Amino acid sequence: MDALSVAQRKLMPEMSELLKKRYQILQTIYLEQPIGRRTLSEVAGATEREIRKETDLLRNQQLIEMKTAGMTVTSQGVEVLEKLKVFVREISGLTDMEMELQTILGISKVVILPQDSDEIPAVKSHIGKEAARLLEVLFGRYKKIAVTGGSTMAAISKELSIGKPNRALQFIAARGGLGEDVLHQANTIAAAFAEKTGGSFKTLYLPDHLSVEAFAMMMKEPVIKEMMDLYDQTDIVVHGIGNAEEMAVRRHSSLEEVEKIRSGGAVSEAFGYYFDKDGKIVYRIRTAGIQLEQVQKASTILAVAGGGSKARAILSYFKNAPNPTVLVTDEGAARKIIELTKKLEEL
Amino acid sequence: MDALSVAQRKLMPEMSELLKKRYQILQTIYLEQPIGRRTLSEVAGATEREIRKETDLLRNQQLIEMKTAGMTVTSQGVEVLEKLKVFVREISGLTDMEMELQTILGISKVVILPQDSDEIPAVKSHIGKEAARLLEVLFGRYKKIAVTGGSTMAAISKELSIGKPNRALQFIAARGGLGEDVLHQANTIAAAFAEKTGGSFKTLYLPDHLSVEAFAMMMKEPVIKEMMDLYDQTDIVVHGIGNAEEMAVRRHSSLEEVEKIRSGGAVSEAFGYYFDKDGKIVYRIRTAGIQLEQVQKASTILAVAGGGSKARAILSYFKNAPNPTVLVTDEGAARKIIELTKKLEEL
DNA sequence: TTTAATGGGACAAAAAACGTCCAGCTAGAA
DNA sequence: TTCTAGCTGGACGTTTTTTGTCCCATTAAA
Repeated sequence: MDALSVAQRKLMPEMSELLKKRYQILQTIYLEQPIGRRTLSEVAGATEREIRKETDLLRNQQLIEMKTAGMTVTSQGVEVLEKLKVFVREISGLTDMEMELQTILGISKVVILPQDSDEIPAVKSHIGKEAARLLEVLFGRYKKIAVTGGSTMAAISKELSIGKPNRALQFIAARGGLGEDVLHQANTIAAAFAEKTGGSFKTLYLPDHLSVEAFAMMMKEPVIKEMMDLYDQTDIVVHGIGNAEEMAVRRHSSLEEVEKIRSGGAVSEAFGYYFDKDGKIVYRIRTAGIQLEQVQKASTILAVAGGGSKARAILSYFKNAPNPTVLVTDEGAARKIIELTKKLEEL
Repeated sequence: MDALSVAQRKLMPEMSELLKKRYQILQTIYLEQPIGRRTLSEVAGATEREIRKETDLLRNQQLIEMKTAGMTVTSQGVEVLEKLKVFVREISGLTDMEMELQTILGISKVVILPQDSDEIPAVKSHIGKEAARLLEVLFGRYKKIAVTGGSTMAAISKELSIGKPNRALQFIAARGGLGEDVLHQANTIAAAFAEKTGGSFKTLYLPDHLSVEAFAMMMKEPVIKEMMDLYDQTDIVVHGIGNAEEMAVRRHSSLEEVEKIRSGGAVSEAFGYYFDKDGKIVYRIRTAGIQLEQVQKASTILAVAGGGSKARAILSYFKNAPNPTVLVTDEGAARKIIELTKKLEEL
């Protein structure tokens, strides 16, 4: 940050918070436009009054327009968003925090987005957008992309821009149906990615909790075998990170499974594997899907997870995560991770 | 101004005013330190409450310190003042206004300081400080400086910094006592300049309103003659600009004089000359002192005058002012001058 | 010792911000 | 076409903040 900005912040300390707030509102309008006052207040995590005050101002400044359909960002508004992007990151201390997280997690790249997606739903979209941008760059070089499920992954698919169709891209569902609701299943996500980019997709339909025998049988099926081969050729893996217990509950795991997860001290979950606080594999769901070794062979791994509640899980997963992994997360998670790490060091 | 600042101002329009206000308060404290809340509120033209609110904040930001003797600016505060100086000028539009005034007045350099000295007494000190800085640079090249009287000139003398004494400097009172109070007479000012810079000074003591005979007689006196010769060698002339009627009143001019001044449509006054709205000389006080031709021969002429009330006078004086003149003024005067000029153009 | 200035505390009055409705309108779905 | 969900803008009592204005104990200088 230049000396001018430092002096400015010194003389007007209230400016930082205000700027961040307005920026976030403007950005959210941009992302969700057209959007109304009430909807915006929910998604931006602010009261209706506050939204109203700020949007009135934004309109006076000709950064947004209000029509009967809702509010939209003007070209001037877009420009302001672009010009202030780096600055907002700096006054939030995000750039510094990214460096810190890279050291803590032992990976080469971390991208942190402002705010906490636990508190402000719109932040999830921002994370999705950022991940989408990163992916789009990679699409130039790599064509085989394995994707997992989850709401975060769904957010990415929403933010993929519909440029010129890229028929070479192949999206592979990293797992079969894992008991999650359809919208957030890997299969659905893979289809969504393919639709947005103009690529193709491969799904894996295999029920959970098969008996050992049935599982062995299925693995011999050509359809399934083909997928297993595809996993070997994967260039990019895009996946979320979940809280172990939450995932177990959401997947309606059997009592036996829950017991193993719990007794093993599982903290995090990613592509069907459960990890304890030291990053050791505690349990893995016995179902078809990408294997850890296959993930590790990929050229690029993109992990996406945000919200303070995910901090422990992220920390756990990255104890033994492959080094080329890139993490996209948010301020809430980042702060919590740093806090947890500091506490641990004190002991 | 860079794109970042433009975007920032777009998103936070209230920032500009706030920044200007705080900057001005901080600057005033710096100039008058140590100073108390009440005194500051008078000199800065703000209510006690407002001053209190802002100074509390400035203290929290460690830009000022509050002791029992009053408030003082910390080193951090000084730094902020320096770093933001140019920026404050820009957001006030002063840089643009300077260019505009240069065109309107037909001179090569104008310096405008924020605010209006009519409303805020402290602005006079700021003008004085700026003029003092400009002069100090010139002192390197030029040694013979003629100075007039007036409160503005007094403000300059107060702000001259006491560097290493410069014995070569010679300050010459441009006029004799003109009926003003002693503190603001040219003689006193010349002495003050000399004291601050370590130079010498020459005074001219000659009563006002002499009869024609007595005047002729005095002009033959060696003491007086010496001064007249000095005026011929003057390098720099520093002078204020006054409102014609005000000056006439302050100098207790005779009825006859006042009548001449009034009937002639005099608007401005400078070193004893009265000018009408077109810059024509309407009247000149018959007393010893520098002559207009001598002023015009000087290498540099520094005119200093501020406050909206001086706008007409400044405009009048500069109709025929020598081109190498530099004007130091304030925002109040500058805005009024521009306003008046625009009105004139419309007719 | 006196005096004039200082920062800090206090508090009622005024102003601004806030939460929360409702009315009227419009675009898109049915 | 009608219907409906979602939009903006207006309104208003309540709460919170800001403002104006004192006084007081303290301190540095005269």
